[in-house]
Amino acid sequence: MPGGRPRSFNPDTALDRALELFWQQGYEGTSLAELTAAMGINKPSLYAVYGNKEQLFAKALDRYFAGPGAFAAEALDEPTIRAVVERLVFGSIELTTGADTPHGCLTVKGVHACGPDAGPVRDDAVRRRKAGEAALRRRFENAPDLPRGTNAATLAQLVHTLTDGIAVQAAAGRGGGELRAVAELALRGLLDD
Amino acid sequence: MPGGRPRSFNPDTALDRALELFWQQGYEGTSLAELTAAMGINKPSLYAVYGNKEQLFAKALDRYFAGPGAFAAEALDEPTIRAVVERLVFGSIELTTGADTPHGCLTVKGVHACGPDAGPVRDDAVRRRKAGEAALRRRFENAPDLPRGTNAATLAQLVHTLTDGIAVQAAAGRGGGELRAVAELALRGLLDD
DNA sequence: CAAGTTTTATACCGATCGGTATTCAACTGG
DNA sequence: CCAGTTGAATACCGATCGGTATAAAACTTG
Repeated sequence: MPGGRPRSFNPDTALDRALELFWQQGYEGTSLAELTAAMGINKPSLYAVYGNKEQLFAKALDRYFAGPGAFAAEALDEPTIRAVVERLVFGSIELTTGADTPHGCLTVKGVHACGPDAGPVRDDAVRRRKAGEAALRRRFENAPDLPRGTNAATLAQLVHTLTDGIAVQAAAGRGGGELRAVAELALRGLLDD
Repeated sequence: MPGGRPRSFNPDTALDRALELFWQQGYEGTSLAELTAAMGINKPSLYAVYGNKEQLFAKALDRYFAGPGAFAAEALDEPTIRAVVERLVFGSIELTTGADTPHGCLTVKGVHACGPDAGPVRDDAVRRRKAGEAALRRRFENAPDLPRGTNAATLAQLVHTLTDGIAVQAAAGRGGGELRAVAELALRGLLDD
């Protein structure tokens, strides 16, 4: 079976351009025209390779978690609860305030794509958030260094809430320096007692 | 000078319908057709009374802060820092998880309206957030019960970050019961030492 | 009832939305 | 060189976007 015309772009690097744009402008705020322009391809190629706008966003989310967001999964391997939490919180600050990347968090922006046509995108973002939080809760459950009287699920939800707040603050323009001071204050009483 | 045809709707109650819709679907996710349908008016009336979509959103924000979000300004009058913070945090949970109102926070959603045409809306939301946080910082500065070693600006930013996180959690479907437990855990170490 | 004024309702505007049909270019195997 | 296959480029689709021109309806004043 013969080969046909070779593809003139790299699907992964083009996906990176789409990720940047979605990360910056959100799902609803990004049009197909902007996407194809940034990716350097035209619409039929986009649809042939990625499906449609919804599926392109889902693939961008995959790449987000495999690349810039990988620290969230890696954090679970830290030896202590304190180290897990610190890596998650300070990693979120780095992720959302990076000089070379858009400010804010792609999944938080995905949750806030709440127009009538964005239902599946929002649901997908919510599903991934739940999966990540469940993994964090399991990491805390039965951990030998979980303080007595602290509920693993509640602690996981608090860490998730903190990283969400950091993402909003970053999206609203707050820099990493201030956010690190905020995080230190938040974790001081939480992990020091 | 004569009177002309009387207006057939109440601008304030119609604005409340617009507020509900923006609160639920965000700025970019809500179309003029949906707005006019929910408000029970047609487009020329909307433009005559409110200006345009951007200005309608700004007026909805005004009404948001005057109504459901009024607790944020009132909280500053609480006698102690602890009471101020608790009213802000638990008030945010009520606001964003109410049974009769959309889940999430209108200003957080406004910050995440980041498409090319939503620049002014986003900037307006950011400006209002900064003003609110500045008022909170001033409330903390020189407060007699501010713990030594705690920076007023950082504490204000942390409270703001917590309420932002709560808004994201609520928008993603978390209920008020769990969020109250999260808030208690967050404030335990922060205000008890 | 007539003149003047303001709001309402409908129809319409160009532009853009996400998505696709069609045509042409570039390659492989015979 | 030719047949077959695959991707690229353009043009196009109906629908909807935010916004407006136009004209009819409902009121106040004389």
